[in-house]
Amino acid sequence: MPHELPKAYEPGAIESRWAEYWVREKLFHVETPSPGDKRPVFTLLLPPPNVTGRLHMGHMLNQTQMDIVVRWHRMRGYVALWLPGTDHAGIATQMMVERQLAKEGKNRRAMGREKFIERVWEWRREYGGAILDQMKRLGASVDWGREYFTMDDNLSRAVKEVFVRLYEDGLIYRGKYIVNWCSDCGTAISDLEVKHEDVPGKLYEIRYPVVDGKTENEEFITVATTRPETMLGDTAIAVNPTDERYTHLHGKHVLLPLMNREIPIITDELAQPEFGTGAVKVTPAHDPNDFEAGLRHNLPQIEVIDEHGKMNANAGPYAGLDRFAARARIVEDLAAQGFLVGTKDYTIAIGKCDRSGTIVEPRLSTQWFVKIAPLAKRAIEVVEKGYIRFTPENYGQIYLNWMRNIHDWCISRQLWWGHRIPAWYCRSCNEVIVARETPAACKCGSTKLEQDTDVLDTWFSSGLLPFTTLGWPEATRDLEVFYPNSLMITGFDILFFWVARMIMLGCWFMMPPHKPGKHGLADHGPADEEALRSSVPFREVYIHALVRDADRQKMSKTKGNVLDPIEVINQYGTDATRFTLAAMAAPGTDIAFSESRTAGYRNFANKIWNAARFMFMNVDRIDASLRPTQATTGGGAGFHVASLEDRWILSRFNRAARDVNDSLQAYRFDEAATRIYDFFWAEFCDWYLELIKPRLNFEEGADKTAARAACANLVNLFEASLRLLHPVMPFITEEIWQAVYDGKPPLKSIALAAYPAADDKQIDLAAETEMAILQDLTVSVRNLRAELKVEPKVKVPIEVFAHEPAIRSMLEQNLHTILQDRSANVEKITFVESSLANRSGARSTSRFDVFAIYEKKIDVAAERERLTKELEKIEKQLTSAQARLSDENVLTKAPTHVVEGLRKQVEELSILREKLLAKLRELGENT
RNA sequence: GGGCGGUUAGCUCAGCUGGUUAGAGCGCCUGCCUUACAAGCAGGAGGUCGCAGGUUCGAGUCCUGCACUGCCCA
Repeated sequence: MPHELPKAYEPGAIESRWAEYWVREKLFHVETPSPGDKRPVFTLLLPPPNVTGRLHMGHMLNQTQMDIVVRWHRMRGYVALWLPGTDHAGIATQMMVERQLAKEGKNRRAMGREKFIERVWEWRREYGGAILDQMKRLGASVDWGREYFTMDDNLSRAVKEVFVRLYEDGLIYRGKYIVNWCSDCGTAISDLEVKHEDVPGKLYEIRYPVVDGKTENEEFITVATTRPETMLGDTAIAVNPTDERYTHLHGKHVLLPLMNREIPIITDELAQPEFGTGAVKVTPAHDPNDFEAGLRHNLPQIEVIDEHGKMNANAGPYAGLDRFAARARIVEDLAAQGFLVGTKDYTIAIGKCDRSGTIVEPRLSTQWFVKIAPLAKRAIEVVEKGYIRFTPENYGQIYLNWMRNIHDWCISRQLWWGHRIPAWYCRSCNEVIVARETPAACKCGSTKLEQDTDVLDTWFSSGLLPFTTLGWPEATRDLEVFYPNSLMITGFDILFFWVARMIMLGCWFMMPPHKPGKHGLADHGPADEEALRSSVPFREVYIHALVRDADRQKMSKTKGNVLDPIEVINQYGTDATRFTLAAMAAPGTDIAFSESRTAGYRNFANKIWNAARFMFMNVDRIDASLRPTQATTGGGAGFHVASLEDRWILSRFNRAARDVNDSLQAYRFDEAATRIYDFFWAEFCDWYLELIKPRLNFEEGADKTAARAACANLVNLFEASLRLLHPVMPFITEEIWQAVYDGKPPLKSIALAAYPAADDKQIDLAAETEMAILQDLTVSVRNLRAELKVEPKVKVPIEVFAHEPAIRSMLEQNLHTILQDRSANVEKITFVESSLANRSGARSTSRFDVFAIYEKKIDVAAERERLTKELEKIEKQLTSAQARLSDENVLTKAPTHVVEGLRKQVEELSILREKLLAKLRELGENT
């Protein structure tokens, strides 16, 4: 890098350069540690984005936080493994490729399964890497050498292995049940993939005539339904056994309108007496609760809606109609025939397919299920016992509530793209064979075997990733070293999809007897506590917020308020965008992403950039050999304390380092980011750089030793600050860090340098207190100048009074700090022996009075107003503090430091009050 | 219907196990092209911490109720 940096910070150029460099140099590749390696290990799995996906703000937040954590651990000496990859996204990818085929006038059925799958692989090769390429722009420090894809051979083998073992464990079964059916995707989906939404709808009240065997007696039972089209499949009417209104009808039948089919009146808890008329229609083939009731009463299951959402042959005259068209016709016909009692507006919670948005139809269908209870039991246990810790903590409770109410998981999908279910059916004897390899023949001798045509839910395979990416079912060294993962960072929206399933599956397959290697326990023996503890997929889960737009609206394509992170990056730079996400990531609140914040953090980067230019300018001018040649670790090594401001900044740096480390430990990315921001800008730049400028003088006759020392300190602390900031802003810190070493860095990257750790010995409370007084004095003079409307260029002499000798002597020793301040622009300082508080145009604190000698008359009225306002405030505080101090309860019950604090406060406030009163008196006399 | 959050400056948000005078960024006002930075510097205005009670020596912080608002589950 040339010594002359461009004047303005331009992130585009430097970011792409380093992003490429990091990948090319394989800086983040992790070799499997050998058995003798004693370094601590930190493992993190990237929640795989869909292979069809494009990076959105949620990904970026997620990945920024992971990258911060991983870089921080790496710099602290951990073997930091971050595994990247994508998932095959069954439905989404298949739909994508089908759309592509449609454009060519083709369709998958005509093409055949094999060719179609080949086509999907082609698609994947061409477009599947897009989102990972976008990740590279974020600077994500993943190990690209270990990239995974859920359809890879090794992972697919593991999926098959898991299926077979769960089947053998009796935890996978096949059966005909009500499932959530998406007629658009043409497949069953799991409960989690159904999103409920309250929409205005209608509640239809329909009366069914009671058949009493002989005559029509005009008696009816009225039922209410939001889905009248399902009535065609009704096979009973249910009333509650305790409901006396219907006792006389027990055992009788009704005539199903439109279909003229007699169906029984049954008694069942399904009917709630207090709800509506207390009678309900029962449609076992199209409602989960009715399905259960149907089993209890041996009712027939009549399907009336087909897989495309159309009425089937059982629907009589309505056959062939779309389900919603049929609804309209049926309502019309019921009304015409006098069966419709009424229609009410009603809010219905409809279930929509997460993927297609189509209204989900509960439908009877033969599917594969995971029997979830035994898995959930263990998944609950490990969280209850604290083997997995959630941050924020309340998510642990949410997780447990969900896990305790979980239902069996439908895992088969009527798709082609995915892991095909390893089950074969014998056409001769109907035997079901679940096997790892394609079986040659059935037990019965038949070779007419057909494999199940369905594939597995995508989440079934991604739920295995924490162990399958490390080599399971083999007993690999990776599995031994990197499992359990250290952490999972993800959004709340996939807590159940992913986190929950990873825990269930991890705690099953990384426990004996499934855990590979010597586990030293008898198969099916009692679960060893330590085995359980280390079966978890990760030790900690950090749940981050949702990124919303600046108006707190959820970003959605339909609203058109989606912010593309790449566009934000193009405008402000990756570092500024990352910083925004980190700084706004306070726990418990969603992030209202506002570009004005990003612009602000771009300005911060620009500030760093220009501070660097200032540093290089001085290094080049004073002594190029001041550039370090070796990697430094802390902030203090090599720092030469020559003045109060040196002690002060070193102390502040260490304090900042301590706070940042603490914040990162607690996943408080917001605190970590703002802490560095404040340190670098408000302390390092605004004060320290300004204070050492005079010392950097290298002109003829200047103290060159002092200049050299000051410059060395500048470089030293700047370099340490870069390391402190690096996890949040990796690019600009890399750029400047490399330049600090003049292209000959001791390490390939700042990412491999040591993270600053606070040294308590360098925290200097006295220096901080003294510096605070000097800053106070400087600011007071700036205030006075503004108030007196002194022209910026006019130097002003000041008088200072300090009643405490120690303070006075401290001020005298550090006069340069104020004399050299450009904004204060002081001509000379005279110490006086008596208070200046009663001089108009003087400023006072409890420590000192300062007066500017300047002719211009002050605005008496304005000054009186300001002083009066301040006096009121002070008196209020003083009264309250005095009242508390005179309260016996405070003195006896409050801790001493609080009481002492109050005393000190009263003392200071009293001094201030006296000074204010004196000023006001003086003003009064002048008018 | 069940559960979980949120309500602090004009806007977006911090404020940790209660403890001295409630903070930041953006925006706004005033003055400065001070050789690192106008993407900057200096100064300033702006808050009865949603409402009502309670606990406490002490409440933005804890408890109860209410109002408004968001999310998840059924």
